[in-house]
Amino acid sequence: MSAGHTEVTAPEPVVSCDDDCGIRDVLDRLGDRWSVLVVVQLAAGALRFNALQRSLEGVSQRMLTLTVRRLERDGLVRRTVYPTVPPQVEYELTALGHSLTHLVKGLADWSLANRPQIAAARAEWDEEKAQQAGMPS
Amino acid sequence: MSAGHTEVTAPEPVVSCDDDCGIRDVLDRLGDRWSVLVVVQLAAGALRFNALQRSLEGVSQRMLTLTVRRLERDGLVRRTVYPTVPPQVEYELTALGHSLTHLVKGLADWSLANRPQIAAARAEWDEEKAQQAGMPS
DNA sequence: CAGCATCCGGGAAGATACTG
DNA sequence: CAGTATCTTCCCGGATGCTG
Repeated sequence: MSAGHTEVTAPEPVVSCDDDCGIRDVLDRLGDRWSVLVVVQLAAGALRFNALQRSLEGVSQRMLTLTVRRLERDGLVRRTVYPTVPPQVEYELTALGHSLTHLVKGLADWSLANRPQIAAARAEWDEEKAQQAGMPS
Repeated sequence: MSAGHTEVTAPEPVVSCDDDCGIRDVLDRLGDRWSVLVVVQLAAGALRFNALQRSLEGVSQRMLTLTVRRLERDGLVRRTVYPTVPPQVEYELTALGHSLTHLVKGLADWSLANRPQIAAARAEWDEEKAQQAGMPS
């Protein structure tokens, strides 16, 4: 907990508010590696923990748990435990979660549509930088 | 790429592809703390470096530089240098950057509209967890 | 099968000082 | 004014081992 924090300043409110407001909450969730992918996967239907993990193939158990917990906490995902002999837990999107799917879809469409442009921009940028680095004189 | 992986199971291609594909690129940019805020600020019009920094109020010089460089590399932001006596650099959104603004707007609207629901879900979740922790017997 | 606890490494973000 | 360089700190994400 960093006991040695000399927290003197109570700085300014950071950006106007119509800039972030509640966006940060969403962005933070969108920003981490797995949340979006989980939402996308779940958009197709409910999945059990292992099935979910397998469908992502690359996520660790820990990360999946954390991700899914956060989504549950935010009311985007419902977690249902069936008290069977081998424990069985199902995850599914809530209505809120589904509504977010549309936005993610929009994001996907955009990035898909503009990927070439971004790639081109990057290539150009890298080239310029390479030139400037190669012959500075 | 994990050379020491005892990869027994020729895994699957990681999510279908229409899940991430190019989304990761966008998400990575959207995920970091400042990119979105910079885009939003620039959506209102071109700004010089210091003006931009001031409008964000909380970003360090370093972070702003890095953020803006990445956005420039991706072709979302155009950087114009005026060779005046006191160096003057203007940042403005490109057409590509402007098109992203719409999505960000959608995100903002969504998070604004659903903030109460998220807050409620969190409160409920926290409450349940508190109970379970308080009287486990 | 589902999930938690713990340890660890790497990259991102911040603060500061210096340059053109 | 705009930007780089350097150092430090922090948190995300991964790996492992244990429980119910």
